[in-house]
Amino acid sequence: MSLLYTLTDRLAAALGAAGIDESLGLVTPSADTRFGDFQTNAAMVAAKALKKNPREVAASILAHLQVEDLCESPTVAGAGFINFKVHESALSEAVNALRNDRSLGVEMVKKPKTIIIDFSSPNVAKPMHVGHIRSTILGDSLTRIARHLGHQVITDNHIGDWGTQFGKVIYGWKHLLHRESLEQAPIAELVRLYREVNALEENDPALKEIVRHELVKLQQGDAENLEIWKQAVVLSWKEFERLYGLLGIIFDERLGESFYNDALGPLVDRLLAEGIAELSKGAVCIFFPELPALEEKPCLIRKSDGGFLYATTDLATIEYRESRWKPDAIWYVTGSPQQLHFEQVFAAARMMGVTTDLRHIAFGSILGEDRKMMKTRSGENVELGGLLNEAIERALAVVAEKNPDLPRTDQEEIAHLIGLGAVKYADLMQHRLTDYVFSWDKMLSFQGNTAPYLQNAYVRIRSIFRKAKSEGIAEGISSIPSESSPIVISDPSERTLALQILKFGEVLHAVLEDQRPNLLCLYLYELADSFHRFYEACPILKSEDPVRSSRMALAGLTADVLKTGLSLLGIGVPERM
RNA sequence: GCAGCCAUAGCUCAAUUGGAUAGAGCAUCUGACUACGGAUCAGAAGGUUUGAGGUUCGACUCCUCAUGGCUGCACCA
Repeated sequence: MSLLYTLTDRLAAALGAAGIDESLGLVTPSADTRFGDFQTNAAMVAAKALKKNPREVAASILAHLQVEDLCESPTVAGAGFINFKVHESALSEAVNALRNDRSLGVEMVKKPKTIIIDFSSPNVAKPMHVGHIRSTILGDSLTRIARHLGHQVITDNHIGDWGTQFGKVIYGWKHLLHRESLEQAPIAELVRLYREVNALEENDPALKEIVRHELVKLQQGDAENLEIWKQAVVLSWKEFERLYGLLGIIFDERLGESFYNDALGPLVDRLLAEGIAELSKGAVCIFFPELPALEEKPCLIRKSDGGFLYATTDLATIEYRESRWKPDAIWYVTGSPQQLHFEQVFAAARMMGVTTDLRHIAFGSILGEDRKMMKTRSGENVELGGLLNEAIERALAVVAEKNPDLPRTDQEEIAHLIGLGAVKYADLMQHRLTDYVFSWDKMLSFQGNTAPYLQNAYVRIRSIFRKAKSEGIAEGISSIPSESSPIVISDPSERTLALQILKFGEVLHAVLEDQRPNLLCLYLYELADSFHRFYEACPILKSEDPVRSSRMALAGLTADVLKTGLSLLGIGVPERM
């Protein structure tokens, strides 16, 4: 059990003995380390409920608090904070325990859930652009973290493979296709077809009708059009897979919109028959008279021309997932602008009897330099593939400059880890709900609070161990026996680092609680920062045993946490850089 | 018009049930370069948390109003 949990337990016991609600007893790391290592505001929270003086409540808690084996005598400060300063021996013991703990202090959830995470979802025949970054990277990171904590996660890429854009694509394919371009860069060619037909339509109303007819033929199962559609999907997937491969992302399922096609008609008919949906102005709608917020916002599931909508597919998808996986939760990782849509779909699903925890994990928009949303049609979108290639190229230039002696293949491998890590981290480090201004410089920066900074901390530690090995000092962290060479905390920077390492066990749960990987980014940055300070202040290899073994073990633990934490963000670490 | 989200340092962003003196990065300035790897570290400077009220022992955080911005609001996805 971690130091924090132990303190929490002790506090709960003291609260109970003092006749106070034990659930108020939250212990947190100190906001300001001058006051101690941990603190609790329980006295102030309790005082409010009991209408008593906070300091008096604190005193009565202290009277029952038994922590002398762990800390110096707790003190009351300010309005009623109780501060804990951990004994060096207790801190050493806690951090030593992690050396034999492969989980690094992370406890699994007690009740694992089955969670379906729906993310990325690009559209066929359109390139993935920076707008897809957040969903893709955020969804992947949440998947990794949820699995790490013991949940069962099913990832599903619900791609847009059945949109109205296919009328244009099919017409273009039949009349304007360049075979060679299609083979070289299929999505670019499909986009060209789409755009060209779009332009032609502008000046030719008759063409518009022909194009619409191509779409109708596709929907009715015309063999030729169906074949063109299939090829467009296959070709698009090939490009998507290349990007997912680069990003290290694997989907369990890739059930696009087209998969649910046959279910839409029967679903609407059934909802009508059950009285959940009704006809209104020629369209089929679900109304929510009991929800004031949605009173005037019906969910449309069939157009007056008989066509189906976004919400129809989403409802069919929920039904399918319910019957196949019986999930505890379904998470939709999509942008904030879709908030109303999901409110409607979730409300409709509840009317259909679905009790699963449906959650829209919204995120802010990526803005252009003008602080306005990057628009799909502007054509100014930065394509994801290009961004990733640029990141890798820039990283390669730096790697080649710093490590001219490394073989080219090694340089390239390292550049991949650094470049892709930088892009992922730049996105994940931000609070997911805030809009952010896209900036090449920021995405591709390798200095400051960036993935390369974290990777560099890891690389330095690995370098120390390589050197130790070559000098015959130690083979690796596992070769330092924890029994005979315990970690001993003496320098303040060691203390800070040890406390930071011990936080790892809690941070992942906090991340998943609010679906906010930026908290993990923040944690890892502070860990790397603590390590760098320690590294400057405390010579490792130049010191003598037992200090040397202690510091090596502390550094080794830091490396383990960095590597594990970064992997949960989908970011890899090189051994040198 | 209605609804949702947002407003924090020059810029980009943090801030753990409402907690102590609001923190980082970038940019600027000053130091550490015969280095356990400088993609680093030490330090300086930078703030009335958009504004006005309210609740509270305590507010960036909760409530009300105002201002400014973004997004959505019946047959696109």
